[in-house]
Amino acid sequence: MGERVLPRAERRRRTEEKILDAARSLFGELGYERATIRGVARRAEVDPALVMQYFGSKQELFQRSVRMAPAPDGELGPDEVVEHVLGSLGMKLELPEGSLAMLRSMLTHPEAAESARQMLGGQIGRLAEALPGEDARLRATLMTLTLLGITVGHQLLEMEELRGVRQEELARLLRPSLRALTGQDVP
Amino acid sequence: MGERVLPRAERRRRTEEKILDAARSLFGELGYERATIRGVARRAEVDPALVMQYFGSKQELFQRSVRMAPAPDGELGPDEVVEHVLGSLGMKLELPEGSLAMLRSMLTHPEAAESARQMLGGQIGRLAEALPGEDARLRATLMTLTLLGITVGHQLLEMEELRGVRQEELARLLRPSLRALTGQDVP
DNA sequence: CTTTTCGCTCAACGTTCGTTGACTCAACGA
DNA sequence: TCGTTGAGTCAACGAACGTTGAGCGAAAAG
Repeated sequence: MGERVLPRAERRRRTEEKILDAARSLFGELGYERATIRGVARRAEVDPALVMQYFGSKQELFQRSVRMAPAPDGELGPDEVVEHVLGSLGMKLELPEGSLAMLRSMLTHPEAAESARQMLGGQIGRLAEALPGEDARLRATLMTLTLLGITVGHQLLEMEELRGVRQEELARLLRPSLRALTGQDVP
Repeated sequence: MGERVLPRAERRRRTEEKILDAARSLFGELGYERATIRGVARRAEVDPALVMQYFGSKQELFQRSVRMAPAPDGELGPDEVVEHVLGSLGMKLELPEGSLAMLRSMLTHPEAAESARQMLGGQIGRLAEALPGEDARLRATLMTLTLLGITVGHQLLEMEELRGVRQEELARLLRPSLRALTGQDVP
């Protein structure tokens, strides 16, 4: 029947990706502690020992599941940066599964917390460059954490108040609020 | 020496409180999964079996550790509500240990997530009553999640950008941003 | 065809955890 | 004073976990 025979290299690649997909989704649903190697293996339709053989340890599997390409950055003005941030961190429904796994675990798994700090720090740094004023970095932090809070409430806590709310609606309500954090006062 | 003899009732009360304190701090540091009954018992200088005898299960111990008196609410105007929210959720360094334990676990422990939704829902409801307009509840949600994000970054992720920043400084930067979410437009 | 490689499975080990039941001993009530 | 209560301890259970090593069978190499 439909079972094709694959060369070894290709077969290995597919199995590894199948495990990584299962790991990303399970870590994203349950967090680092509750997600088990056995559970990942079951979801990937594979033996638990194979997961160990491929990734060495649960810790390394998690790291591989979470690693992502860093966002490309370009020079922006203080106004464009608001639009950029509105379209970037989390608001979009297409938040990659790897990020979800990292966010889910960041409060209870020290290594995930470090990854989160790095990712947020990157975002903050890029934002701060585009903002004027003395406390640009502090304001960039507050903007980033604002988006983090909404992402947490929406994607992880699944608050009913945000269920089915369109992205543009959120952007419309949030835009004045974020502009107020840019520091280019118009009082 | 300093070891006084206590009546049974009083002794029980003190031991129970000692265990609860240990549980709150350990749940707050590690989250539900990583914090163990044995660890709580060690911190409370007590036998693990005693913790079970007092609270029945780890789950019930967590619930008791997290339960808090709901914040008192009063009628507020749309302006006062901003000041109220600035002084309430998390910004203050005195965030009670029970809340910390709940927030730490909310992304990975389903029951903690439910408690968090309830607490945030309460805050949102109180806020929404004070806000004008059609989408008052949605804007109240965004205000609440903004504060949640900053609390998470500050108290749980311990982002260095917020280390040692004074509460009034945060309030000053955040005030215009939160006002922009009240909905009383002045464009 | 023979030998080697390697993807994969199976069965098990050791540890840690939540939880339990039997026990000890000092405080209490009659 | 004597029997009862109840706070606290001790040792152990069963389950689940991460992890390991031996082995099977098919693909690759010769």
